Amino acid sequence: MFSKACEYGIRATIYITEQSLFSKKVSLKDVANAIESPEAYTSKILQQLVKNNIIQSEKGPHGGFTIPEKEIKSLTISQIVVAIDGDQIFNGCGLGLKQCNERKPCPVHNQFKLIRGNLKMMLESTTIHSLALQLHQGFSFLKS
Amino acid sequence: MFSKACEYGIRATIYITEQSLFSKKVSLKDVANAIESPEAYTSKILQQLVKNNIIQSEKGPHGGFTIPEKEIKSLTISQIVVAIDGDQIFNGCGLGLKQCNERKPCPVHNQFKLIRGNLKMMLESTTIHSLALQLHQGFSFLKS
DNA sequence: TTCGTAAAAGTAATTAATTTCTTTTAGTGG
DNA sequence: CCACTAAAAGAAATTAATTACTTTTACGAA
Repeated sequence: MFSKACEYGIRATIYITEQSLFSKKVSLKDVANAIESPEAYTSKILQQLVKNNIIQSEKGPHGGFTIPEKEIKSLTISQIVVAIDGDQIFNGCGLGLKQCNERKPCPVHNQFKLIRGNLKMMLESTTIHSLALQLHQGFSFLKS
Repeated sequence: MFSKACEYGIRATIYITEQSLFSKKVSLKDVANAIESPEAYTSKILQQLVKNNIIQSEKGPHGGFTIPEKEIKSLTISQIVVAIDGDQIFNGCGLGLKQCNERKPCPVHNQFKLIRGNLKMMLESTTIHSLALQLHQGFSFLKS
């Protein structure tokens, strides 16, 4: 469904948000540990999220990652997915046709339109904040 | 969503089914042409489908691919997806956790369960036959 | 101020998986 | 036996994932 980078990105953001709830800054190492991901690769992904203004970073001793106060309640899964994987998942053709639309649809165009609509709605309405709360209460997990 | 191999596999099967409606056998070249796919790669994919008894093949002059008469009405997208991509799309965790279930769910477990349920239902209830009919009537297309 | 250290940012290289291309093999009908 | 067509195997190319290494920035102690 998503690329591995995107999966890591979502998990990382949920973790950072959970810690940001208590104004805790987290280091790259913390993140990689919490979500069981390769550290250097995770670094790349977090950089992308910083560039897209989804998370904040500070260098130097006691540096680390946080979620901007302003966004912490409104950030959705969708924003992360678009930042990392682009909008292919929402707009791309289910059978891989370059061009696929109402006027020249692939055989499953309408069926996929429905499914993708559901997916989009879910990703846009689910906030990272709500997921972080559940995580904090021990109702869900970020690593196996 | 699906691998490229799977996309080609679905498109190829729709095309073969359309031709099978009129008892026409199609060659590898025909298929690759009709769906605009690399010929050799398509060959490998069709081989997989043959091994999974989804399509039939015959070698030699006038050889080619057909859909077994018995299955032509009942074959669904789901069968092709499972044969090529496996059931990861139905059962895998949306955030890539090795282990993700009711007892130890990832943060989006329930949300994805719904979406995947919808997807599964769609893929299992949509027959290739119905798609082939629409294609034949010119309502949809297999290449851009 | 200056220097050392801790942290993220940036760059390049490696590995692994997927997709594509090439060649050979094998079965079938004329 | 010959020509045609799919099967099989392997090599090459592309893309995705991961790792290793260097640079930049910021803080704190001397």
